[in-house]
Amino acid sequence: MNYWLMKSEPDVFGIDHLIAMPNKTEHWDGVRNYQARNMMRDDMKKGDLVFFYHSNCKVPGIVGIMQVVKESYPDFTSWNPESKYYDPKSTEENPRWFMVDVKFKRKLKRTISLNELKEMPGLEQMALIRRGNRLSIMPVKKQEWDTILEFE
DNA sequence: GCCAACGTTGGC
DNA sequence: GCCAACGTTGGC
Repeated sequence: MNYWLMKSEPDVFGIDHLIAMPNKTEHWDGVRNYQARNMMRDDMKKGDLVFFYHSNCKVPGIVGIMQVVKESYPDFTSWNPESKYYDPKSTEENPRWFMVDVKFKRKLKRTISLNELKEMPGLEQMALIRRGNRLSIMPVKKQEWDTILEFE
């Protein structure tokens, strides 16, 4: 099993939005970065656990845990001209973008902020805390996952 | 709201 | 195929 971290802006789609979805499950649409897409499409497997990270907000950090419940399939928002994620180069016959379904598992007892993550020993290699990194989906090593949860 | 860092686009 | 210009991300 693999571990991941996925970013979302709480104002757009935060963890409470996920909880409010039917079956607390939603498709993770709108990923428009090739590196992130490739990981989601090729490496994300059913059952994998994912940190839900709130970005672009007052206190950026990890707020909860979710689980991959459906492996990658075409992101249909890319075909919809009405969608803000519309990409005319992506078609049903030849989809360019993919998504997975994730299900809410639990909230952390408290937010583990980016500031704290930067201070934790053993996370130095995480892309998240490296300056200027903009990946919205990134792998987390088991050891990093465990380290972070010890601080919950 | 600012702006550094980064990815993408498109002219050449 | 290079690279300048541009758009986006996301911390602060």
